[in-house]
Amino acid sequence: MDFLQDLGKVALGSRLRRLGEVFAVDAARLYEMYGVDIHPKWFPVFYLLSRQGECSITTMSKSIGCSHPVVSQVVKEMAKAGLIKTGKSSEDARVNVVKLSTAGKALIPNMEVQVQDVFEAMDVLLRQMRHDFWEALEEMESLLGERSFLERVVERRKLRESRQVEIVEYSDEYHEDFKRLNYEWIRHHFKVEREDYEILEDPHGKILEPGGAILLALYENAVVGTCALLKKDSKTFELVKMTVSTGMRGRSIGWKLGCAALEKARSLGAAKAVVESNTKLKPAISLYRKLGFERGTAQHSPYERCNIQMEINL
Amino acid sequence: MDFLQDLGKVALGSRLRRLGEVFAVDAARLYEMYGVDIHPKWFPVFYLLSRQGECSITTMSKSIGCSHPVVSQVVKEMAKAGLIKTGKSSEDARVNVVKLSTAGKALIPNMEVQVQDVFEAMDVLLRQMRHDFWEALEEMESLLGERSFLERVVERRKLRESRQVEIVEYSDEYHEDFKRLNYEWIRHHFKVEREDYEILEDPHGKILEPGGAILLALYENAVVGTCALLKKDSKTFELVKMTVSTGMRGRSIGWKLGCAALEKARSLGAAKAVVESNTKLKPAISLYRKLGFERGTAQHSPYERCNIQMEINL
DNA sequence: TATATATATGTAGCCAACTACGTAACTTAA
DNA sequence: TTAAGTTACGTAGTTGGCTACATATATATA
Repeated sequence: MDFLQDLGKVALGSRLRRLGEVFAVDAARLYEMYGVDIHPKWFPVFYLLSRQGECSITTMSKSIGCSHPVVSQVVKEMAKAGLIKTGKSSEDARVNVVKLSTAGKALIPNMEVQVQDVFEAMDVLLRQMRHDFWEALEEMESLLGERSFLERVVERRKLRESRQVEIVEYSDEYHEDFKRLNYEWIRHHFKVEREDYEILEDPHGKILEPGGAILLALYENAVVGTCALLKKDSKTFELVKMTVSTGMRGRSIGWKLGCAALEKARSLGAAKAVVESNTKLKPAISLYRKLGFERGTAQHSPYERCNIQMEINL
Repeated sequence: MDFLQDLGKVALGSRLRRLGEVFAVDAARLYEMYGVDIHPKWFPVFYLLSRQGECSITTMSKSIGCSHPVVSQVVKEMAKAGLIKTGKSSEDARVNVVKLSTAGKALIPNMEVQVQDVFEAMDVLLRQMRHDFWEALEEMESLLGERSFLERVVERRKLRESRQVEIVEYSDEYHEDFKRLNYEWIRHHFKVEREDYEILEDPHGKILEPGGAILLALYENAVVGTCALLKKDSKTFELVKMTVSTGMRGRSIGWKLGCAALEKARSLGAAKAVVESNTKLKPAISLYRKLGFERGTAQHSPYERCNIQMEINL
């Protein structure tokens, strides 16, 4: 058992299942003890029928919350044991109407006594606890209902990965990646324009030498995002070539790149930064807004694809 | 789902298991997502080996807390998948020393990242809760460790049954039951003596007519216990023929009979009641003590089997 | 030393859940 | 009214756990 201890909270699932098993084992003994001579797995069906009178297979599987083959199987077994009578419905020949036989009904009183005792024992047990186990269980179920555990883990993963993302300055070794990522996203959404080609093929001549900058996001030594600052005039830079590789989106890499770029612009003496985009690109617009950009006065853009201009005072 | 609602706390077991399942399903997706290309059920073995280096089958089954065939099976499957190397121990040719292969070890980094993320997600989830689910779980486990759920239900049952036990005065219709129960217990522990025979065959002449009384415990209209008051003198009664049927012990029936008998003695004007027994009969002695009897001065008893005399002032 | 018992493992088979798929019956739309 | 889709149910096969039993080896005891 040191193992569960060791794994601790990671093994909560197994732990819950195991605790459930403990109850199940005891339950099996109880049926015997109370003279309710049924297989434990029959109980849900039996109980349901004792309450509802008659049910179809599907109705039962839905209210019990298990697959219909299980119910079908159980009904077959119980019929063989003489506890159940089945028959076709007169209204819909597909449905199998199931009800308790006389022998089955004869078990009801014992079963009710058993349920009563089990209920009381559980009630006493729960009231004896310092923690409200029942409420805690409900809360856990409801939280997992809002967002599954899987989603929660994925979120942690993205967080961890984003922490491992590093922003670095451009150097020639990144030229291929810089081109690849940008051509990819442009081709995916629009088409490559003359301006794109010129910049991507000659980042040195078109961005760096005129006094701009290029930043790259690295994750595990691979380039997963790019962003550049184009110098417009002594006090103004334009944010361009901002992209994050498809597999790494949702990890705040755009945010990191954006922050780093604005920081860089400030250090280069900028008073204002602008960015052009397309209203189709919702996530991009929303990122720029989060970074502090606001819708600016529309100006002539060299790109066909741009229909919105945003700016920020630094 | 109305079913679980309806059954409420009675179905706690299923509910726990189901919640455990939810985690298990998500876990299965996670292995894939993290590139830990293993069957979910392999995880415990894999994790253990990644920590311990090498283990035997039994060691693993013990620390994981599952049966050894499962481990044996998993090891076979993992070996087939090339993740594990096995070999006989040099010290003990029975033990199968299991360790990760190079391919298996290659998965460790991914697995560790996964465990880390899962741990954090769980930690966040638990800290987000108003109730302390983790503590509640521990408390529940510890309570069930002290006394199993089965025992708790049995206790409720006894309580319920004892509430249904009724104490009535003797009448001739009970003669057979009175005799049967008493002969049974005497024969079981000792042997029937002349005195027993006389009283049991003629309760009217030996008990009632001299001014004594007989009380019976009824459960579902069946006699499940007896007790009589023998008049010794105007102020003293002796408690005799106190017995409870074997199947109904542990339901405080003796206590009920005893209380009723003392009450009856008082109403008959007694100032003192005595009882004779044998020190071998621990439960009987302890019952008398609980009723208020204290060890009295030993007197001559007509029964061979008696070696202790107790009395109480009413 | 011979024998009895304990231990480590593997094999076979059971069990209760599941999914996948086929069939029959009903419902809807052309 | 016919075709297409939906629903109810059963069957078959999978899975992950279990227990029971068989086998080989170790250890303890007469």
